[in-house]
Amino acid sequence: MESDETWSLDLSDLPVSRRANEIACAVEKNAVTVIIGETGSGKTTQIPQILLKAGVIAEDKAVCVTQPRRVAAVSVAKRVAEEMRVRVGEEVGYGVRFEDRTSTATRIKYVTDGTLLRELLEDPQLSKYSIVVLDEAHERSLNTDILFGVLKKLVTTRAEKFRLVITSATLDGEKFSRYFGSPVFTIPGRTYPVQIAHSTHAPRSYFESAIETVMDIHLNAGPGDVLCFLTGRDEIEKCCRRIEDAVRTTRQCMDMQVLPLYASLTPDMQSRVFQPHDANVRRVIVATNIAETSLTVPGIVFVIDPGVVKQIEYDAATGMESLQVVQISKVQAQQRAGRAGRTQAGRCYRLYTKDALEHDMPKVTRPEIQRTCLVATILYLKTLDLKDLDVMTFDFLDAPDPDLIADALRQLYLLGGIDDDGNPTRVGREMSTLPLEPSLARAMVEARHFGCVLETATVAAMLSVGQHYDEATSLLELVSHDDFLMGDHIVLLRVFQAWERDGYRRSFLKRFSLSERGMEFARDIRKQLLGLVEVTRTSHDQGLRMLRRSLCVGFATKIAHRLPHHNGYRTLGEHSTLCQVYPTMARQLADDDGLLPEWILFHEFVLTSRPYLRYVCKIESEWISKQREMLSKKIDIHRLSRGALNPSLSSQLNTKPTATEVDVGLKAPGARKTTEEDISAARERYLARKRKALD
DNA sequence: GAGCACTGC
Repeated sequence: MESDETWSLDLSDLPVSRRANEIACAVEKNAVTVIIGETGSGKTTQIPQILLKAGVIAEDKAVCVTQPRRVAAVSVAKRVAEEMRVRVGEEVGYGVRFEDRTSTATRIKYVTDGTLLRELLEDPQLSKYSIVVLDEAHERSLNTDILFGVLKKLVTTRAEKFRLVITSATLDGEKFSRYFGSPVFTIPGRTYPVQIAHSTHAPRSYFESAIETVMDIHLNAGPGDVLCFLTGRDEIEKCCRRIEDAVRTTRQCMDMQVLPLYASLTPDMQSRVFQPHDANVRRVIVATNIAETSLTVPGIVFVIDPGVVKQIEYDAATGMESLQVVQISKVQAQQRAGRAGRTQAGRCYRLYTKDALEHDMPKVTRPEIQRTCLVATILYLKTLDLKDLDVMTFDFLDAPDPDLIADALRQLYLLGGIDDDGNPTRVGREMSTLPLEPSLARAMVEARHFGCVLETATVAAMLSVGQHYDEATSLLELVSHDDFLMGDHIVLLRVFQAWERDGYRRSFLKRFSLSERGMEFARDIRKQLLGLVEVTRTSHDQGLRMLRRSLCVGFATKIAHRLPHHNGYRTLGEHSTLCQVYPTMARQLADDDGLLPEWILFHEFVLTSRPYLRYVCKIESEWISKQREMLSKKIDIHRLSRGALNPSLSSQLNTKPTATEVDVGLKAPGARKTTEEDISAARERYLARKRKALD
């Protein structure tokens, strides 16, 4: 369900409402119910109301509905409150980061899936809720996938009645049904017909083919706006220019307005898509995947789908991330085509053959949990204290590659988040309470000891945000020469501090061409962090040594050493990799001889045209002797995979020193080791599933 | 001297 649904329908006549009784009975009777509701079925807004009216929710409890995105959680809550004629925050409310609009009267609560994960840490029984609805399950976000496993377990263990409802937009309910052992309801949607045309042969270039298709529609088809999917910013900007040129050189055609749409575009530019326009001008929106789920562009009649998308991949061996252009799945193709039928009948031009769709494209997108670094996920599962947890054999809907889990365990151990027996340490528990990625969370924990919480919180907040400044920013006015030499972390700190001194004014951001969205987000995160971590003392940190030493602890697994005679680097660790500092960042770091620091830590390691380190900070070799020693030692992954079997043992072990303080080879008595067989069995199951998925 | 999709606590 989209937040910006434009049509108005008779609510009592929504497809889902017609089966209200059946749905309520099924949820009452079954621990888990899967509901497949296509676009326009009304599932997101109606199911909670149906359950409330039917009395399936215990009187003193609520139903919690998760959404993958904030805006959706907020706007759906507002809409349901309107339908029920109550104010938001009363019977209907929402909870997202930085904002909780609920009260004791709240019976229907919309949250982001991340918020529910947080609530689980505080209250593992979710005692406030009778029912949890995991909405948009087909998107398979990392957070939803974690919730699948955790809530599936809770359904069988909670003493009080607890029901789980999974709603998905794809027709592939069988998979969910098999996993949860639940019945499936399929509810038709309400959209306008979309006529689909496939290419008769594979185009040589999807980019050129997209431009040709836009022009073909413009010259030959009737009125209606066009939505064309492409993979990224550069490609989109280039495409927009090419289309504009083509229109300019074509005589006798109607006017056209070409608009790019992607996430890193300023909000001003993004909003142009939603502004009314002259009906005599054809609008062409060239967009990334943002237009597939997050934003609904109004008035689209024609969709052009080149069949590709840019996707993140993580290589556990080297710790390197890459964004790769890959084929979309059949489900995505269906979703894209659906964008043409939102307000009237439409047409979708697929720039690939019907044969390619049927035989080459995967049925569903590979879930994020199989493509990303899992340190945060594994730490989360460990700190939940699930009974008999072995992360290698945890009941995921689609298990990640064991190498991915092993990598996460190794990193978590090196950071001191888990001990020799795989139990979460006190440090690990502290880390998991912070809304930060693990390396930054670890640095924050360390900052307390070094007395540099304020500075570390600022850097962590800035690094949590993608955009800060651009080429037009005159950093030299904000950052001293000496600070520049220490790297991006310090530059980000100084930029934030300059804004803070200025009283957080918008004019300051404009003057220095700083990203409003990014900086204000960083300010919110920083405030949140300072509310969670006590500021122990404020030191006069000469050369910001304490800050950088805290970072060394958090980024123990992300250190690089410069090669002797030039500015190339080599990452530390078992699979040491040659790489370079991202050019814009290196420019600031080089000393008078043009040489970069001998030792640096890095925030990101990404493969683009080459392996690049992004956001780097100069460090001293004597600060990382322990980290280097740890990195070179052999770690027993089998032992880390399985934690203590009972909570009392677990809490006893939590007082043990962290990994950075103990010898790696040391064996603690008592814990059962996960054997080599367990791991190979897990691997076998994973490979079998993968084979099956490919069939 | 390069060029990063999208979310979120």
